[in-house]
Amino acid sequence: MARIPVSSARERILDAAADLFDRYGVHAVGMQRIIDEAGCGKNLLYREFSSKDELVVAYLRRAARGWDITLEAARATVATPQRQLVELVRVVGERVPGTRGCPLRNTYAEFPDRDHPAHQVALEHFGAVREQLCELARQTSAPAPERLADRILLIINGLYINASGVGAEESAAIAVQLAQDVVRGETAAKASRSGVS
Amino acid sequence: MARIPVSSARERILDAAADLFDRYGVHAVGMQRIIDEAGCGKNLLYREFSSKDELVVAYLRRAARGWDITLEAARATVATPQRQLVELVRVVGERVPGTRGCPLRNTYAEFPDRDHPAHQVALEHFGAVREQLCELARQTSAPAPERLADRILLIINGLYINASGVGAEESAAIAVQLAQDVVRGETAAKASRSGVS
DNA sequence: ACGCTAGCAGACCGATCGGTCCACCTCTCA
DNA sequence: TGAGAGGTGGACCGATCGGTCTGCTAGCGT
Repeated sequence: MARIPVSSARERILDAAADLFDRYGVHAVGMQRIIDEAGCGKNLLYREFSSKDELVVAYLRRAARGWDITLEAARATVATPQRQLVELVRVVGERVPGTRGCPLRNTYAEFPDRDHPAHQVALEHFGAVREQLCELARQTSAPAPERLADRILLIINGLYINASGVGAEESAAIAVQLAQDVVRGETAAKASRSGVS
Repeated sequence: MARIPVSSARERILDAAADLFDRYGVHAVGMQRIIDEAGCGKNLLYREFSSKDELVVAYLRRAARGWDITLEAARATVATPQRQLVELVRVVGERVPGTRGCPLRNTYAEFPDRDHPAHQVALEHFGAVREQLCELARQTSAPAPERLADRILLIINGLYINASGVGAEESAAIAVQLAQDVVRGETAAKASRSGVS
């Protein structure tokens, strides 16, 4: 068998694990299955990741990094912060069909224990996303940027759940439309009846 | 030990299981723990529920029934279908703090296998909810009732995820506000720029 | 050409899983 | 009061879990 550079081993294992976790869930996938899929020995896997928990954390961190990249791409693709918020929803809706939704949110649901590292990584990510959305919203003319950010977050979260069932494409379209309306409504000069706070 | 009427045994076990499933997730809870919590023998449990899967399904069906009751209550509490849609969001937001979110949605995330009965029950419920919301939306003056229903569903789903982390109360307020705005916007005479369909 | 090392394969471990079965106890009713 | 139904507690089963350890093979550098 061809000698593969050591540095790639970690990524190869992580690829296999991510694919299986995404498809079947973390609990449902045993380490042996990951090993089989990655085509490596147990030794190598446990040298790179000292436990399953550590592997799961690495999986989640990579997913979180993926989100950050998505955000950066949205910022680069579209000019105004208003459109960037909508673009984020659009990209999520574009990617979610055919998947089980968001790895972080799914794994979070699988590990309710507050002390579990996977739970903590997910929570940390959710906080970061909210902060990113707030930052974007503050760059708009919205009088209540945090409310705008929370509304977009609500839409994104809803989209992730909605799309994991049937009708992913329709859900995506609905979410993007709603995001457009929300951004337009929130950045309109007049304060909405719902109040500024 | 006092003889407890047999008919209540099933409910007692289901109560214990639901409490544990809600708090720790289905995978994380073993049958022995449910038995300990319910204070019954293994025999009785396996007579009422022939397998863990069956117990999980019963747990989900009861949660789905709970939703139906909530819907009925919202219909009884508030007069117009517009306010009923908002009321639904309000009640969900009111109940979700301190919980891990929606049992059906969480368990759905835990059982991605399409063939698993728990997965099917959850999917069935999601479809029913969407249909209920559509029916409510059709009773409003909204020119695109299905879009209204999908938007409310998006908000409810987003709320369930949002609130399972930190800041449940704030998320609830955000969701209710957004639901109000959405209902108002969708039932306004003029068609939104987003188009009717 | 040969030793060294990295990595695959798999035996093995204790713990725990869902599920079955049996012994004993307790309450009911004749 | 004694037989029997119903239920608890726990031993027990095979399978599988995460994780460790030991060969053995294949490729490299000298």
